Amino acid sequence: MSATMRDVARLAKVSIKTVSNVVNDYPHIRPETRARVEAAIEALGYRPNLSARGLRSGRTRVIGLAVPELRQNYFAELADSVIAAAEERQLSVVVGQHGGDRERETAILREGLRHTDGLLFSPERLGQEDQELFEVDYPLVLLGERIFGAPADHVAMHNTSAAQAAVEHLIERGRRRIALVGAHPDGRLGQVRPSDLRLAGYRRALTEADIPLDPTLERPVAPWHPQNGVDATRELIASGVEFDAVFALNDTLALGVLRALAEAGIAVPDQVAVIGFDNIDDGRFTVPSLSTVDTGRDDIAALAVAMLAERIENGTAAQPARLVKTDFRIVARESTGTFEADPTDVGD
Amino acid sequence: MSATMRDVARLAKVSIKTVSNVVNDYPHIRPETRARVEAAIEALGYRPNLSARGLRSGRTRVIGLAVPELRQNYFAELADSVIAAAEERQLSVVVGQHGGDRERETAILREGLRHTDGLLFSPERLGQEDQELFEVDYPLVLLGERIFGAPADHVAMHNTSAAQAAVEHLIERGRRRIALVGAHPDGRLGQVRPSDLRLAGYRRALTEADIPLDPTLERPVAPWHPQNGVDATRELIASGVEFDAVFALNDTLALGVLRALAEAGIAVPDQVAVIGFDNIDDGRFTVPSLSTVDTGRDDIAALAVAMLAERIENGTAAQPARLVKTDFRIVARESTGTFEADPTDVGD
DNA sequence: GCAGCGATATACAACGTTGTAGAGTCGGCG
DNA sequence: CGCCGACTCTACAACGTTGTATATCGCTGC
Repeated sequence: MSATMRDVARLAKVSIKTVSNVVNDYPHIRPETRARVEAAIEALGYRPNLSARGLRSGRTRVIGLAVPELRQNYFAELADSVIAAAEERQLSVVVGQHGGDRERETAILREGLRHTDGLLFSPERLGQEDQELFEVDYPLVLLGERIFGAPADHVAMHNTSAAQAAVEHLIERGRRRIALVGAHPDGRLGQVRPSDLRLAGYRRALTEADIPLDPTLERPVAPWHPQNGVDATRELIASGVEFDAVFALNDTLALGVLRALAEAGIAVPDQVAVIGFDNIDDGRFTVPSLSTVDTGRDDIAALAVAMLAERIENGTAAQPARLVKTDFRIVARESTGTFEADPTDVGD
Repeated sequence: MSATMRDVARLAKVSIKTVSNVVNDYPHIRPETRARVEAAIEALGYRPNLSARGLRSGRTRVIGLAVPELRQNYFAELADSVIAAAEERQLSVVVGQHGGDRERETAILREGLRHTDGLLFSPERLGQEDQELFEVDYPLVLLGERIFGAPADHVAMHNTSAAQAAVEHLIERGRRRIALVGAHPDGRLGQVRPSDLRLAGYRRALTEADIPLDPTLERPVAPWHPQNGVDATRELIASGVEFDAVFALNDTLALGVLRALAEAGIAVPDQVAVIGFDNIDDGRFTVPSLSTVDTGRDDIAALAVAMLAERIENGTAAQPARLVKTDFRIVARESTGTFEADPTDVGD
């Protein structure tokens, strides 16, 4: 069907290898020969067969990205950044979704994503107790979460201290009865899922401020969908427990929290302040705009792609597993009582 | 490094081809032989090399999806659906972003996405006048937009009638001064970009209701980002022109419209009704929730994957280019004055 | 004048898989 | 009893590319 090097070679009256050399910018080719080959390539519309190249070289130049779901804004934005970072290195990205399903997470880890040289994996249900699943024989970089002992590189965020900073931001604004929306149920001791780490940061902030912990303020939500944020907030309100702030464990949940508070006629931030986590784009446009924690998503993507590319290049065993944590910063917007200084833009 | 069929064959004491037959479920194999091969596969952790298989078969079982940007919710949700639909057919999806950049759109079309058997392409800048670019030699399905004369399958939406229905929805609710946010500038006659088609629907609805067109109500915005929706709405308000409704050409813009109206203290829907287009998930959780048009995104994804798979199977020339348009429906929410009936859920 | 080198080009093999052709065995049927 | 077909398995070639080895030429330096 489409032209091969053989066809090009025939037309240009050179050997197949010479065509290959032209395509790969091998230096020692006479300009005239090169021109003839290039003309033939152009004439035939030749494009290299990447399966053959992949077979020969053992590399496909495709990487995998596995996330829970693209429809969660955070992951869409993460994928956006990953694809952009990969493109700079001439890598393609196959995207897979596991939907936070243990089976599917496990299956993806076991098989890798098909056709790829390595995998960027953002776990949801899998955690510390699944350590051995992460011992795979291909290059793997874990995103967002840390699995202790797993022999894979990690690009993590400062879940705990960033969460702590978010809650401190609320405390600084005089809030004392701070609800948390998004704890994961079925937690076991020593868990390190993002929800557990952020919960730990929440508790640490309160403890250090001498505010007593109140279990009725910690609302479990899974999965982190806005509707579940709505439901949890409605329950919180209905429970009659007093609160003057909500820390939503991610922005997606926070959208639901804002919605439920509005429905109940509770003013934000006057009666209840709200802060989220992740800094998704949409948070700039809610009413009120959403304070949040920026966890360095673009940096995570760029670093992760760089680490993966390096592992692919140098082999999995070249050096021990590395851990990078990106910087975070509080993004103060209207939902915690901070108003924008710049009237020409809603944003951070 | 990793085991090949040769290794498996050696261990199981059979020929390479027999291993291949086992892997591919060839029926005539003695149960005992099959068991021995499967044991060897298990023992060696053998997994087929897809580059080799792709080279041999001429198929990679990977398809490409090219969208403007994943961070636009609509495209993230579309990609989500496409990946899910592809997975049912055991296809992987490479995602590329062109950012609405003409050069990059053109480059993707010319090259296809690397390693793929076919491409799902969602154009933004390219349109009718670029018809010849869509004459490619690989299976191609265009999403959302129709390029007349291009020899490619299309899965389009009823842009014009859906937009007309959205505006009629506003008219039915007594609105007469309906602003439009999101027209694309530099329009030429006969353009069929989504923005042009939706604009046409808007005008048709007004004309049929004997409402005069007013150019000052048609606000250009490009690209369709929420911030640009904010800006356009601020300008609309500042211009002093009277309006009692806004039709945003997509939901992403509508988020910005809602935000700008809230900033200006304009009540939605009491003073100004707002309707969007696309039915992204987030629209259920805005305050007020966003009325919109559901354009059958899941159907688009499923149909497009099916059509592409069929083209890959049967060849590009098997039948002439097909055009499918998905059904649409108005989703009435609070922003046009419709309140939810079901108190347990925010949504449609 | 020739060894040696760089420039240029080629032939061949190999990457791991699967389609084709065919060999061998066995049971059943005429 | 002999043949046919179904079953089971194998050898070989080919998919398109690139690494390695090699051939040829012209030039440089001694």
